[in-house]
Amino acid sequence: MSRSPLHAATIVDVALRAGVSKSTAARALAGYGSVSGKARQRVEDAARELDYQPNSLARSMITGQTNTVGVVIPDISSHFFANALRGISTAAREAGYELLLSSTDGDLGLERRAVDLLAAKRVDAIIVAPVSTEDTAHLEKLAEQGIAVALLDRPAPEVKRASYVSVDHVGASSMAVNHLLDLGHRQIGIVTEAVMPPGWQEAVDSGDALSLRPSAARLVGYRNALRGAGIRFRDEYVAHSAYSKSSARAATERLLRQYPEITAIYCTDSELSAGSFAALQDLEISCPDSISLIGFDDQDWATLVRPRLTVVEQPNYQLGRASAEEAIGAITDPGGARRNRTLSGRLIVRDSTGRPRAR
Amino acid sequence: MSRSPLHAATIVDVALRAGVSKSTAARALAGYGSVSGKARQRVEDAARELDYQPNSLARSMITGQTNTVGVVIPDISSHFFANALRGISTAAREAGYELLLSSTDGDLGLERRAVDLLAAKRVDAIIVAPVSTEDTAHLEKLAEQGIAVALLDRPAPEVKRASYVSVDHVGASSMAVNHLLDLGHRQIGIVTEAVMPPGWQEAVDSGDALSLRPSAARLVGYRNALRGAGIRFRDEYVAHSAYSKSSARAATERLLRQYPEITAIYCTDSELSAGSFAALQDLEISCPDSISLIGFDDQDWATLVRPRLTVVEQPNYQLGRASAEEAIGAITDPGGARRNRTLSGRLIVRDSTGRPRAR
DNA sequence: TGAGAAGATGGTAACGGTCCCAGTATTTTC
DNA sequence: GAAAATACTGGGACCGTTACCATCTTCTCA
Repeated sequence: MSRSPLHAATIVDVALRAGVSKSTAARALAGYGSVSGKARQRVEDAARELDYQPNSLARSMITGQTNTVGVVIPDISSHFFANALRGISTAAREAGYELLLSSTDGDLGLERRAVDLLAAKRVDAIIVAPVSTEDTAHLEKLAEQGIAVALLDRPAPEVKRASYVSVDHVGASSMAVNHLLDLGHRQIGIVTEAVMPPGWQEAVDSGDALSLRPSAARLVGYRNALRGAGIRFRDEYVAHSAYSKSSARAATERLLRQYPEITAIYCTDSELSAGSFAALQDLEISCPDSISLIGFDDQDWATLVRPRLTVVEQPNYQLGRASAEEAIGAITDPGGARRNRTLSGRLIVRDSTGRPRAR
Repeated sequence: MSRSPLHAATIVDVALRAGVSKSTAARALAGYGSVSGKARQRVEDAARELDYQPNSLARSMITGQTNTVGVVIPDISSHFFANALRGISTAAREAGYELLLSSTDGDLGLERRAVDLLAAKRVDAIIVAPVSTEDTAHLEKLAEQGIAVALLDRPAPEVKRASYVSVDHVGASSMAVNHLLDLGHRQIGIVTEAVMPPGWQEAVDSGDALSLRPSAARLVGYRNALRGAGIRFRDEYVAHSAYSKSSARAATERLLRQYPEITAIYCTDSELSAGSFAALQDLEISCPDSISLIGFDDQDWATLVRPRLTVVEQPNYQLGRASAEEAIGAITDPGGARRNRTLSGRLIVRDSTGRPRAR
């Protein structure tokens, strides 16, 4: 009979029942040191009979390891993060780590709180898709505390000791625009969430594109592709949108009304693609005959709609996996150099892009 | 200067610096007992200067509370669970709890392992969408250990002390089929993932529909609606599909080929709906003129495709919220009775359902 | 002014493991 | 058969908190 139904058996209970000391019981169960076969047997039996389950908290206090990785992302329900999280989860499980998850709704205050809480719980590493690329003091502190940091999708240049895993947004974006250029398009609009500071073009040319957040990097890719084809970048063709379907829809309608010469549109995100696609349907613009449409990030519905949507796919799951690998790698090798891991996008040509309409 | 960069300040360090005892420092920081204003001030200053962060592990060892809820679900990347998880996350954060997440890929062995690990980490409660409705010994054990259990979406009748949060699958399903019946359909096919034992109809009539897993409950709802309209349930109209788009597509094509008299199809899951929708496109069957299609669980793409898809929506986010509320409620009130919380579905009529074609 | 209550404080025992060290039992070696 | 090497075992310190209790100080009021 157990003393109390809520009192879980401890290693002392096991030792007592097996008639050995705490130390011997611990050795037998954890499998270190040396224990006689007879003692091991009795301890194992006792543990089974008492349904002994070691207390991870106590173990972690001693070892200083929790075998837990913290994950801090803005929105779990988004297609991108949900898939990345599956990658993280799989890689973590394979390496024997568990996941402590925080969703921040893109709120910097909540991100700070989440990071503090994870640090208090003594996670071994943190994977974070930071809300801000500049406001990262709370992340820098983590490294000082000996917690490995891996950045997912969004950079944070000030966090020196963190690895950064992302898609080659600039390259993937150029790929999308080059596809349109190859088809013969010259007036190409872009629907983007990015807000750029004045003079960003010069800054980008002299600086490091790696410190750009994804939306900005994709805009740069668009510009680079145009430049490569000898086409002037026109600010007017950049339709700014909030991160929502309805906003993208409105932005697209505005763009097409104001600049009827445009023959193709590039949407820098799957949420925005959905809005733009809806706009074309609303305006009853035939796609790709009148307007070609290309999106970023593949989605289930891309093959269900008509025309099927041409996209540049990004490896969401792999991105998650890679970030977990970096984070866990950094635990075992704390002195390791900061690494940037950049995965590639892939062009998937479907039916929403075609040759530009005749003038 | 700190002794070691990796050695985080403890409460003893703070006490030393503030010139008080460990106990006083603890009282000042945790805000219990009584502490003089002067002492409190000095402790707070010292804590700030040392950037003191309490160690949650040590605290949890004493208090027996981790302020953590474990979440065990089959697939984070699925639309349903991703949205439910957001609800869980929000509700947990509001109540001051954190989330320890495990994805099981629908593997019972992984579920068992995950549950054991969470128990070892001494989570206060677990929210689980179990892989199996019968193989639940590992969940029953949790209750004995004093860990609150809330079941999400999938029942586990043997786990007596757990709350169960789900959609009224039977009712929502009937709603979908009644909509088709109201339009005049009489030959209604169903694409489902459920595999039913022989004689299930009689078993259901005499037994408890709450112990059915969602897919089965939806099939029952389909049968109930037909019965309510005085229409015979026909086994041949039940197209079994694996949980994948391609399988649903094949099942749909088979169904329509074999039983050309069918005028409407009900898909019991969004993944299956996508497959059926693709099948109609492939076969160039005009929808809703030749075949009406209704799906279960709303999705982004439902308004993007043509025709727009009619569905019964289930409140994924709310389901997650409710499960977290139940789990956390059960922590503070361990003696509380088992509760079943059932939310309702909602019919959203769009363009994929219409009157049956003339004979 | 002195007794008693209330306030403030420090010492110490938990919590449940791991890990080191010293001591004892057993085996190996010549 | 004794010395040395090795296997095994138990005691106790430790991780960083909280919780309890005893003590000391200060305040209140007859």
